[in-house]
Amino acid sequence: MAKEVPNIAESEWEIMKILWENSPRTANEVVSALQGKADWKPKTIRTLLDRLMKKKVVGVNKEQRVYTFYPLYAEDECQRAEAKSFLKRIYGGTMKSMLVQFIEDDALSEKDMNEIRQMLDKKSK
Amino acid sequence: MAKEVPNIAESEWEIMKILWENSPRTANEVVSALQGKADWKPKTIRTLLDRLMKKKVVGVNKEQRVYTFYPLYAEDECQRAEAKSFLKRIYGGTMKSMLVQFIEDDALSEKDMNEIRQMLDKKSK
DNA sequence: TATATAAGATTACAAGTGTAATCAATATTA
DNA sequence: TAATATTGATTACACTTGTAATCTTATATA
Repeated sequence: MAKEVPNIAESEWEIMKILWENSPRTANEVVSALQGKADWKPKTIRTLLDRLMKKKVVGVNKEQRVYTFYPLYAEDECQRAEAKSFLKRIYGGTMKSMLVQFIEDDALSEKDMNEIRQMLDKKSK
Repeated sequence: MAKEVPNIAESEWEIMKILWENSPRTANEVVSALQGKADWKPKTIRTLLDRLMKKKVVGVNKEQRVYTFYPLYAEDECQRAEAKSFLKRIYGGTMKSMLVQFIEDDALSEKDMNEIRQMLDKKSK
């Protein structure tokens, strides 16, 4: 099932987020959904959809005259793939060293920390 | 002090890691240090150093005939910048949602979890 | 001193990305 | 039906990145 996730460029991610939120969607619906989130011309958005199709990250339904698009990978699958390569590149491959830095930097609120503790406890118990 | 960190491409990160490990270093020393870590021709490594200089991420000392190179930003500074943009792009900007995923996926060992708990406790207390 | 070598400077070149515009076909409207 | 508008297809173009090779200049060596 989980074929290697192709690379998704930064601007392409914006499109994917919209499709994960809800799909299938027409190009126009994607354009509308991006109002206020990104400042792209409709043609640009169309190009991004085309590239995602070519990469097989997005599927297309051509039954109707106006095509509809949908993701071919789950969001968490893509997130995991990105996270893995990110951690490898930047933090020697381990979540822990990233987290250490965040904790030391006080980048987590007291509330976050409590929630994390609870999740950890639930897991470990 | 902390000017906006310029973008550092993936292969450039390999070079930076070497320089953070120890610097200043000559190009040849960087080449040696990369033995077994990356499979690049010396010319390629030189190009990467040049680009990093142009981006002002790496400084150069030209006193001697053979230049020496050194980082202009601290590693943790660059890590934080990357982490921030990564989390924004992929996880809606919060460390917590990334961590939630990792915990749910059992991507942390029992030992990791314990260490994290201890760090959290030390912080919160 | 002539020559080989090493270092730095310049150039190369394709793929991917950001950001569209133009062209073509089809449907809608006057 | 002719003109217009919409959608999809094709093309554009500069910048970044990966991955070097070539050119130039200054040492080291014969």
